[in-house]
Amino acid sequence: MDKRQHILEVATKLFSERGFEKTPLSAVCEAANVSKGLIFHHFKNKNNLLREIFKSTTELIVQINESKTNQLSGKERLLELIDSFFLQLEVDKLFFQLNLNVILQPTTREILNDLIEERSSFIMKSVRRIFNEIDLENSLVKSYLFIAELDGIALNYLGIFEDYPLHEIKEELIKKYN
Amino acid sequence: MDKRQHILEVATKLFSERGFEKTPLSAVCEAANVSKGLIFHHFKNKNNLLREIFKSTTELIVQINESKTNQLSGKERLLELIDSFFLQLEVDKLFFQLNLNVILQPTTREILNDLIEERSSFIMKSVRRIFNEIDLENSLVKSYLFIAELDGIALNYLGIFEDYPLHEIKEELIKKYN
Amino acid sequence: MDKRQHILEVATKLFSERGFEKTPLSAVCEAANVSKGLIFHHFKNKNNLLREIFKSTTELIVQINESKTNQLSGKERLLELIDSFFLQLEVDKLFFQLNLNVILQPTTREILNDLIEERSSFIMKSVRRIFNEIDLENSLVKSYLFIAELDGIALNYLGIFEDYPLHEIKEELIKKYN
Amino acid sequence: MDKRQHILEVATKLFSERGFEKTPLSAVCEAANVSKGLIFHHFKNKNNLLREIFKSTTELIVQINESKTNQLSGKERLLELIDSFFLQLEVDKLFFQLNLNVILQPTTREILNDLIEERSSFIMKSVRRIFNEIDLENSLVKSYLFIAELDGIALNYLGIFEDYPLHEIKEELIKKYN
DNA sequence: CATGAATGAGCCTTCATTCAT
DNA sequence: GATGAATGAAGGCTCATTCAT
Repeated sequence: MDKRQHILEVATKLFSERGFEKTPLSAVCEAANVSKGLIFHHFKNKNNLLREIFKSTTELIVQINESKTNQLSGKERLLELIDSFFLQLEVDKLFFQLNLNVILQPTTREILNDLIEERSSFIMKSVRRIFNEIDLENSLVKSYLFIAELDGIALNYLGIFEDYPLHEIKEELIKKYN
Repeated sequence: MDKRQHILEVATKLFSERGFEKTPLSAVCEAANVSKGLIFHHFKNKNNLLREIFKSTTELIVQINESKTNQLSGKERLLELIDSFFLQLEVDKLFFQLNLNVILQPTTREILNDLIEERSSFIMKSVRRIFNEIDLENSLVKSYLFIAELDGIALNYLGIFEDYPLHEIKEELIKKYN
Repeated sequence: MDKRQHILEVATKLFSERGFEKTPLSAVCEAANVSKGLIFHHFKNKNNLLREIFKSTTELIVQINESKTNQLSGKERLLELIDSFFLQLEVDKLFFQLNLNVILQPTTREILNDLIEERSSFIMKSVRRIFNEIDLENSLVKSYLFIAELDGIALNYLGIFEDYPLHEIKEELIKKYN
Repeated sequence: MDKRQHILEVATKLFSERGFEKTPLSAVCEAANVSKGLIFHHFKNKNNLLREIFKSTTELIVQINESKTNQLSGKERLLELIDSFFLQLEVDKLFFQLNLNVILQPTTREILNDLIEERSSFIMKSVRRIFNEIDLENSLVKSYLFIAELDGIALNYLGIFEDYPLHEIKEELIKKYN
């Protein structure tokens, strides 16, 4: 088994649950059953481990977007995007937790600055391409607003409201964009 | 001058800028020009200082909402709300920074659990009252979606996109809800 | 009500329960419902408060010993002493707890040095007087041994053995010295 | 050289001299010439360091008792026990100092609760075995009383009387139990 | 690749004490 | 007599990081 990969996975889980700053490397060691030295051997330092994690989640996002068959129309792809977003949000809450977390935290934000920019410009481009097809007028602002809606939903679902009516909201969103 | 209040203000500023976890009390002391002991004298511990800060920002939110003249129609009040939201977002970025931050961070989230719940239920009630007046059908979900939009905009503006076209987005939003 | 006296009593209780070093003055203040300033006003500092407590318990010991009617014979007075020792031990465990505690703790020992010496020489004199009457040969060593027995019993009863058979031990002691 | 062991020894010495609560870990570090971190690496925290010390002194006690050749009669073993007790008391005053200290101090007592119980039940068993051989009647109470005498002597010698006539008392004790 | 002993900087917190009122 | 704001020194503990093996 690839220990490097194993560390990566365990660290992702722990960082998501407890937050990056509040997860000591010692906790990662214990959970992954490896020595402290090995983490530094593979990742150089804690910040870099976080960067590696962030990179691999970006890759995931890219893959999902690229795999989409481009046979579909713009509206169809938009609906598919909404669908996979809500699916992912339910299946892997912690994934979003971590990502929102590190972006808002000034310290981690700094560590990941370039990677965040890279990822968000990719996402923007993807969404924009869809909106360009659907509705030429004002596609930029509408793309921004669409992304804001999704992010806001994730934020509210994860951090603010209990008993968030996720499904009703999804339905409403689909109605709106159809 | 009231030193307790002074500490509160200085701490709010620093926590917003650097994040709660990454702001040592020693930094607050230095900035506020008080001894460490005094903070504990007034606030018992660091967590409690955060709670006190969160409480006072909630109070601010409540005051803003209550002060609104209720002479206006639902739609007028909604537009006013949007307006004051964008105004606040520009004027006091750090205010939002801190609030999103502590909510997403698992550790601080726990510290503030009850206060967050209290505040968000207040906000929900306020928004809901407006939407009930405008459009009876599905007002709950629409309220959720509206809050998500605003939170998402703040999130994207603060943490994700550089050169965020805040004004265009505001215009688009106003168009949409008018 | 005499607040000075009240502080003295509350402090005695708390020091006994938690130990002198581990009882912050703030705890005394809270329990006695007085301000910090008042304690320093009356006792100058924490060490001195301890000295005042120790003095007053010495006075108690002296009083008990002096009050004994001197009409009795040596052996009778010895038995009476044993009796009142065991009585006191059961009634006021904390009294012994505190006294043994401060004597063994190097720091507190230093604070009370002169007072401890004073008290123990008084006790020695009292016991010696009794043993002199009973048995002239080797009364000094026997006095020491007798005191050691009592102190050892207190020590074992308080700090070491659970279910200490205090009454059987008392009987055995009486048998021995009769 | 084993640094863990070295820390243990240095800490034992310092805790004995100054008391556990009044010996900062920084003092141990300085005396042992190690970093603070190392203590926590090996012992997890200060309380646990104390436990480790207490455990190792218990082991010492056990070893001394077990090594005694069981060829001897009860009375011979009792005299030998007295002898080694007084020897130890003179040679290693601090050993007793620390042990009595931690038992009487409520805070440390709590930390060591289970270990104290374990040790004292071992001692009781050892003494009892001897007294059972010598004198069948009332061996339990007599064992308790014997232990009390020794503990009381240690207490008085260490903490109360200056110029304690240790040798005469030893002689008297031997006379008594012979 | 892998371990874990060792470091040191920094953090939160406690607490006796002072002093103005 | 009485209060409590304010201080500052000190302590226990955490944790990223280094390095010899």
